[in-house]
Amino acid sequence: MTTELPKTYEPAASQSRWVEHWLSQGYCNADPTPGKESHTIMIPLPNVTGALHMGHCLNGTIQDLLTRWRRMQGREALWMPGTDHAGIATQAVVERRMLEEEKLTRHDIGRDALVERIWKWKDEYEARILNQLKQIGSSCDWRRVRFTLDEVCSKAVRRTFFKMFSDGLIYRGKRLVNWDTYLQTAVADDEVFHEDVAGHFWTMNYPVVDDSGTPTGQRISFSTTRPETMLGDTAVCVHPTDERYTDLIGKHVQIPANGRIIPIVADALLADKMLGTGAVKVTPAHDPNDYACWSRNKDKMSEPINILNTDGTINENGGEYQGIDRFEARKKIVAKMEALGHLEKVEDRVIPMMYSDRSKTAIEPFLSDQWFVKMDTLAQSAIDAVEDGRVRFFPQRYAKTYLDWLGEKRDWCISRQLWWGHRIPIWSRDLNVDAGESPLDAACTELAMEFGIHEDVPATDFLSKISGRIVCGHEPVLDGNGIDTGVRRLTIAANTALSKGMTFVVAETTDSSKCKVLCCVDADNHEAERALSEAGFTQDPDVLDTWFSSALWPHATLGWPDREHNPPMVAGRAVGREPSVSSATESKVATRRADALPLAGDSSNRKPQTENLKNEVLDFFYPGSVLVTSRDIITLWVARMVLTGLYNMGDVPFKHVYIHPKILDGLGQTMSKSKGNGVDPLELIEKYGTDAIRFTISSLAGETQDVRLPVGYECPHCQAITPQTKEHQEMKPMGGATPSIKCAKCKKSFQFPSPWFTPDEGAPVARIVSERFEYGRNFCNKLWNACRFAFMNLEGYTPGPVAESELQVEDRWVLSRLATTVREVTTMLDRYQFDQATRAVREFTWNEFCDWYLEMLKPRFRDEAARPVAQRCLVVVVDTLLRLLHPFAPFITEELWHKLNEVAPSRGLDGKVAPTESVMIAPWPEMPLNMIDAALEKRFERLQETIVAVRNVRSVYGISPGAPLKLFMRCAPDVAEQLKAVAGQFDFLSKTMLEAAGLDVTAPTGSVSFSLPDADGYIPVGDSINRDEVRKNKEKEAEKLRGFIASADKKLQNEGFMAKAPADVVEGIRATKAEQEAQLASIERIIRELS
RNA sequence: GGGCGCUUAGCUCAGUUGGUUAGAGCACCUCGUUUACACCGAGGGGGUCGGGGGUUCGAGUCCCUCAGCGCCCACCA
Repeated sequence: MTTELPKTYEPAASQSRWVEHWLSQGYCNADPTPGKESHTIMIPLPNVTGALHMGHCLNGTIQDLLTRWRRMQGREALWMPGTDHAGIATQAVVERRMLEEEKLTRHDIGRDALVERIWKWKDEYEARILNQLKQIGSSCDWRRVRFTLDEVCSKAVRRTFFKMFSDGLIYRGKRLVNWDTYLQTAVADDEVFHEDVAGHFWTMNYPVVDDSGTPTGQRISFSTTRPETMLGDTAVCVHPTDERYTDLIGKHVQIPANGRIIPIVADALLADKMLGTGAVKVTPAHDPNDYACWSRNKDKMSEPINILNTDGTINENGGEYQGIDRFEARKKIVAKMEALGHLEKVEDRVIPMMYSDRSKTAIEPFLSDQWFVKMDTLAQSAIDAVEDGRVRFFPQRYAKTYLDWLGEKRDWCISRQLWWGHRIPIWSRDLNVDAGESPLDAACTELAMEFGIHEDVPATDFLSKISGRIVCGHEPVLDGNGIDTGVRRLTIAANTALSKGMTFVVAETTDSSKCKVLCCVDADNHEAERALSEAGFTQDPDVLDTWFSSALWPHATLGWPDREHNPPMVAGRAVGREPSVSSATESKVATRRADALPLAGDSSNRKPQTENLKNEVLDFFYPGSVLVTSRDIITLWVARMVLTGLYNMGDVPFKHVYIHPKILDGLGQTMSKSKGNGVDPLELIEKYGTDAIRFTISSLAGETQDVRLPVGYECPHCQAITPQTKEHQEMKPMGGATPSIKCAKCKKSFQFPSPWFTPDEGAPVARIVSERFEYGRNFCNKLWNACRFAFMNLEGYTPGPVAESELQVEDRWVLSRLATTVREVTTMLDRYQFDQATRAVREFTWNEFCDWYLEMLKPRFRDEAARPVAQRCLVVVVDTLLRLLHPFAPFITEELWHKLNEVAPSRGLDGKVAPTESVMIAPWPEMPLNMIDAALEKRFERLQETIVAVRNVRSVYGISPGAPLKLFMRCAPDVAEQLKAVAGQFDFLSKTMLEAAGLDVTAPTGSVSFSLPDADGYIPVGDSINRDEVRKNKEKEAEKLRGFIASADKKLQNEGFMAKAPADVVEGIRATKAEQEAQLASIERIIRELS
């Protein structure tokens, strides 16, 4: 019945077998279970932009470790998986590829077709990402996979937006964005790059005019690199204390290019007396700083004037320049200014320019309408949650990042000019306003008519459903600074389902004959949407910031806002329509989603899902237990999850936030594909095995900031590893030849992956690996072989109770150590100190269980009488150890657990424990505290020290390990008794017979010796030893001891120390010193004997 | 510019509230094919804790300062 294991652990087969098994058994599933405590972790949803990297691997490993641990502790542990649509990033990769491969922009193919392409991309990468997660052993509840654009999450987004809008938390405002005129899209800050280019610096002037617009003859000079923006100038700005201009402040100038008259304002932040002429033109619609200046001086200057069309040509505000490209307009304006005599000089100058990463064209700052969330109260609620401890950060210092950022309470711009994402659920329409009428009244009248209150207006389907009336509220909508946005909120006093799901606001426009009516529609109010479009309303083309949906992740994934049904499972169920992407793609989306995820384990509805009028899943699993993430999204994501959780659920989304380190390469840079230093987790898994990766990673996950992971290229010919250097990362094809590296070992050349080139077809390519993972691989191998040894020796195992009296010293010792380790590991995991937990468990396994306990069991296995107890104890230790290690190394422990179940189907110190079918669902080890025996551990240490000392003697004197030795120990009677009790171990572990032990023992002639704190040992070695050599060694030891003693004396004679140091410290030093003195005395005696 | 953090053995990192003369893994040196493991075993060498100053009876650990590195945010008219 004994199973002989292979000599080496082979991870690949084991991994795929157990992934399948766990899924088919439904072990990863979590369902509301009354009476059980929940443990919930929401995955930091990976972007569907690309495959996972080492950072995700670290992140996932820790979450799985926690989930498996808590599950074993008896919690109903849910790890919620899913992915993020990642608006900008995903649309950008798809658009970029389209541009490169087909020379098409999104405008060429249209919204629906683009979205369709992105869905394809998403399907591909989502599948890949979920597979990667499974490969690292993630025990997510795969039935519950969510995607931020799926039906459940979309509904949460819609409801939240509607709630916020109706509560007056969402308002429309202006913001400058980076505009790509080629792709006609706003691009994110990290999608622009800066480059210095040769350009010009023009100095020009504007004539000062009096109140009637007549030139006074004065002129004010300024310099600019973008003369065309003068079409949108709304002021000239000087420093308030600049004496050259103080008398001009408040006066006006005329822009010669278009005749417009603008004020001269003073602003200390914008104007710099030391730069240029000290005066600057102000173009708030096309420059961030000018925009800031306007927002500080709104009373002194007009609204920003946008002069650009989305394609970069001048718009109607540019007068005669309308329709001309901005660069062409620049030339014409310079020419005109020169002709009019307002150009003073032109200098050549290097200009810092911003370019779009995607189209490589110049970026224009572009003022656009955006939606914002007011942050004041929301941010405050999230601040309170951390300050009063409802949410705790580990390590604690990260709370500062969170609090500082929230403290600014900057309003959150949530609209994005993209097509991939949750479309903003706002419909709008212009209304005419009669002269003399207020826009508000106009809107009310108009809407009242359209809502069918007047019989003479034909009622549409939509309108006929409204039975109530419009109440004209005068509620101004304020922005985050409390400033009136010029928008009025209307409330409809109606109780129909339809009207409940709609909120109207009326916005004034610059055109006094018009106003804009906006309507926000709640989730699922499809009739309202239809009715609105029939009534001539159009939906806002923009989509929401990705973070808006990911902010809802903790409760959206659990089905909020539906409180009457559990959220739908993915597996085996066709998910309904997915709203708010794009109407044309919706039906396709629904079907594709269902077959995109034929997840394994769908037969695994272990616990039947009850249907009643409660969302039990949400009730049971919210709030979550811990969020595991990296520090760079504390503000973008963590803070926002807390505030939306509080806003929607009235409770925080998680109690703990564990911030883990970042993974860097050997040079201290963050890893990324674009740097060529990234490592693919799957390649590493293939090379070292999942458990090795996980074990190494968790050993690195402490409270330190960053973890360096030096990487190297694995030679495709001989597998030798060449460490990666900066030069390798920067190597580019020179003169057409693809770069290659010559292997130092086999001298052959190989190519390697790089962001700068593609390796030649068919050429041998190195993979990027990291030797650091040998740590985990070696550990797994050690564990494997320890268990292999155990199984080999469990032949004839019989379960049965082990009496206290039957336990040998080493049994009690190993149980004591194991109990201590279990306690330590549990404590460390509680504190999220994964590195310490990993070290503790490794140290026990390798340095105690393998190095000592297994060795000491060997003779007992040869002794028929001693064998059964030894076997039973060994089984207890292996059983416990596998459970303890399982969260760290799930696959190998599962493999070994099943073998152990074959060999020892019944176990425990009472012999009656029936193991669980899988270690994954076995209980987390708990060992009785009274198993920990400090005194015993201390005695055992003496045995270890003695054996080490004997080995040392062999090594130092060159005595072969096989040569039998005799050992004489001079020590107190009680110590002697203990030594005699383990005499067999001396024989076995160091081929040494304990000849005598006691106070009367003296050094035999021709012996070498060693000193322990409470004993001296002598080993006769005849005349073969070099007495001088030995004496020199002993002198060295004595010197060291004298140093210790001298330092102790110094302390004990120090009055300050004696007066102020605590008693136990003083006592400790005294005791140690006494031991050292005794040891020194015996060494000195030995030295005398040698002389 | 603001904030956070890092600098300990050749390399990658530990080092709890300051308390005996600082630890681990890898690498290195010596020895070893003992029937679990050479992805191994036994033994060994190697750091005074980035520099300087301070507090203290006592500092890798606290404070100040200088230098280098990393990250986040803001800014770069």
